Amino acid sequence: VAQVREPEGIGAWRNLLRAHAAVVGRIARDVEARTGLPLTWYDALLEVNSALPDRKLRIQDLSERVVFSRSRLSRVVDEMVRAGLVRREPDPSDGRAAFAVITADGRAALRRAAPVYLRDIEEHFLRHLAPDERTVIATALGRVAAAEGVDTPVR
Amino acid sequence: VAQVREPEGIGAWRNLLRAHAAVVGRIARDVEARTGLPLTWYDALLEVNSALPDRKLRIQDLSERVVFSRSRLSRVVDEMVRAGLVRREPDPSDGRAAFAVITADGRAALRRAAPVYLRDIEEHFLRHLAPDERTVIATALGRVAAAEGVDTPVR
DNA sequence: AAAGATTGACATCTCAATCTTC
DNA sequence: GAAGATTGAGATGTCAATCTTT
Repeated sequence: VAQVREPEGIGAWRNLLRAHAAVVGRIARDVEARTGLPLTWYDALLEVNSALPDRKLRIQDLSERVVFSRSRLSRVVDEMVRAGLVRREPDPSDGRAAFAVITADGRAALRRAAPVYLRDIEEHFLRHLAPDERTVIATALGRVAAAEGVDTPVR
Repeated sequence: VAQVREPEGIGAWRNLLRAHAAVVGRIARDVEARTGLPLTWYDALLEVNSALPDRKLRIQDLSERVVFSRSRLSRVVDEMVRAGLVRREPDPSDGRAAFAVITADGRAALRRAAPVYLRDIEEHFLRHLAPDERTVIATALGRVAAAEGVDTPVR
């Protein structure tokens, strides 16, 4: 039908989808199998943990940094609370808002999982990329993510 | 925890996830709203349509080209059969295998949807990329997808 | 009435089990 | 018994409605 119209650009799009499909599921399964942490938990924990100064983040802010929807985040936070990795904490300055705060157990879990995750990223993704390719991918896809962020209207 | 260990490579990984999350859902919703074709259907139809010589593909082969699991594909083919976009056809040379064959309606649906999809890709993705960035992303992520294909063992 | 967060209802997707044919 | 395909059961994800506070 129309595969021939923009071969080069479409290849970039197509291989973004293919690489994502090939790598993400595999890494997620491996990290969870070896550490007990689903990748969604890891992702959220990492953001909460790196929030300064006191390693807590409003759910709202967290949902902008994480790759799934706010309603999903609500449930993921529930699960992590049940597992003892974070606490919920009310925002004294705004009764509507809530913080997620990482616990000592949460930090320990993150410390255990980080090397596994980093090794998987290296082994299943970075290994195939030359240094300059890593740079291009980081900056170019970062630009895309910034421009097409969750709240950009469809126009 | 360990965010500082490999800043450049991790940025490539992180922004792959972020760009994917920011763009794919949006394009999928837009294409479906404007054409009635879910992106999964489009993807599968496109592969079946470009299979030579007679625009049919074994389910097995199709599942290797498409970005979701074989069991999901089984259901997607069901849905498309019900919608009249493909037919199932037994493989005369192997009683276990089945082909998906595109119908005239299927080709028409693809023709209608293609310009919408291509425009969305251009507008929400390619627009942010310089020509040389497109090339690097296409070749580098293509290499990743090929190397980490669905059947590569976890080792 | 708008913003932050959660919940109910549903869609999408995968794993493991199953059925059939090789 | 292994390969191709489908199915059952359940995990994961989203949208729209709701509740509370602003």
